[in-house]
Amino acid sequence: MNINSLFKKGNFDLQKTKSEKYNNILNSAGHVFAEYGFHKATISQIASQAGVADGTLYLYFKNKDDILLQYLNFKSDSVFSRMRAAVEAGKNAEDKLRRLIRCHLSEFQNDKDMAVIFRSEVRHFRDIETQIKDISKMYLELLSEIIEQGQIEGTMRQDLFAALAKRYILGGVENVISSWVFAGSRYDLESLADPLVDLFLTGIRG
Amino acid sequence: MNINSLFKKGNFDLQKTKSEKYNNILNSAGHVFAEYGFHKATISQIASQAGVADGTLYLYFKNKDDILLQYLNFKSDSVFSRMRAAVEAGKNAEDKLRRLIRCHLSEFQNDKDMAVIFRSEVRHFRDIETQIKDISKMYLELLSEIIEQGQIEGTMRQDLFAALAKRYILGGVENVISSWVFAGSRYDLESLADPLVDLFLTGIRG
DNA sequence: TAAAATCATGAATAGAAATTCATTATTCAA
DNA sequence: TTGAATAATGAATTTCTATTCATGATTTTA
Repeated sequence: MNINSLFKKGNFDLQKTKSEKYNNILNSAGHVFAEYGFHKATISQIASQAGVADGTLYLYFKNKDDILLQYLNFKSDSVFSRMRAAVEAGKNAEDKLRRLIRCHLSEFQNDKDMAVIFRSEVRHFRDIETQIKDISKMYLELLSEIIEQGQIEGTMRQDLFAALAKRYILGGVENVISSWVFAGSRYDLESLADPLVDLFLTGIRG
Repeated sequence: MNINSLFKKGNFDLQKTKSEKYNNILNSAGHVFAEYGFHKATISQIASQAGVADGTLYLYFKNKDDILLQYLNFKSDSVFSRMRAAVEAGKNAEDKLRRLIRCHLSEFQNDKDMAVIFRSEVRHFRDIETQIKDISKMYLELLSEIIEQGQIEGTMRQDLFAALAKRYILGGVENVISSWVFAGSRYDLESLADPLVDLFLTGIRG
């Protein structure tokens, strides 16, 4: 795995035009990765899931790593743009936080493959972790903005250890998603957004 | 990987007496797993790190999976017994929570290999996730007790969505550890315990 | 001390799966 | 319509590494 994986052979057009087959393979890969994990998933499984021959994957992707990489990039981009839109729609810091968390939970609830894959596989890409648009990183930036605004508005404490507050919000949401996945995604995730934000805001002290 | 991995060949004595070599291999495996990840780590790397021949690993462990499994079991047990002791030393719920978080951060700060491995590899053991003594599960039980006690004492809100509160505390701590690992473990982790608990208790609202 | 039992070795084996590429099918342009 | 260009195929190749096991070293026992 190296950074060159980012650049595929001769399929730039396909990517731009979002070729049917390209997206099909990406989605199929998502299913298979989510079910078996990146390392146990095989090219043959992905190909078969996509209804194409093994060799066909190599017309669209440089190698197996590249498939995961592009999957993560694609999902990061689309989720994050929706998150940013959600935040922008909020009137004040608290409202923005609520919309962000709700969007986050909703996006992952609606794409369980993605939830499973983000929960684990991202970690293995230590080498290129800084190269891909890491959703965590963008997320923390969004949270920074919200917290700063909240402090200006006077609705969030001035003495906040912001770096820590960001981590604990993100961690809380991720852990809630994680346990939803682990529990077989049987309950409604999005409806946990408001209770969760209430906890973030007011803490557990009686 | 299957549940039989739990039972090794003929080395029950070795385990009981904590044979030098057994522990040596386990530690070496920890280093290698932490550096390369379970799947990319090879038996040869572990053997070489431990200063033994490849075949020797199979005298002490059933297979590669078994090495990780025993590593996780060993670490879970030892960390958790210290966590429980920390909690028991607390006088009231809030004190217990502080001690737990401090212990958690301190344990992981003092064993970075473990921190890295728990951060990622545990996820791949979906099949046996319920079999191993998952530190998260035990942790959540500890938190349950603390929250219940806090509610009885009146220092924690009666209307807490406890299942959520537990998740968000664990998530917060894990995410703080995660970013400490990611940042190259350059700062003091344990000293974040009190600020973090303050956040849990009082939230971010101004 | 010497035979037996145990432990360790690492080259050889075996199996799995990623990747390639000669061949075939399809699409496109004139 | 037909030849060229492009896309797809999947069997064969290559690579990689977990695991085995015949051999040798060491320790134990009597």
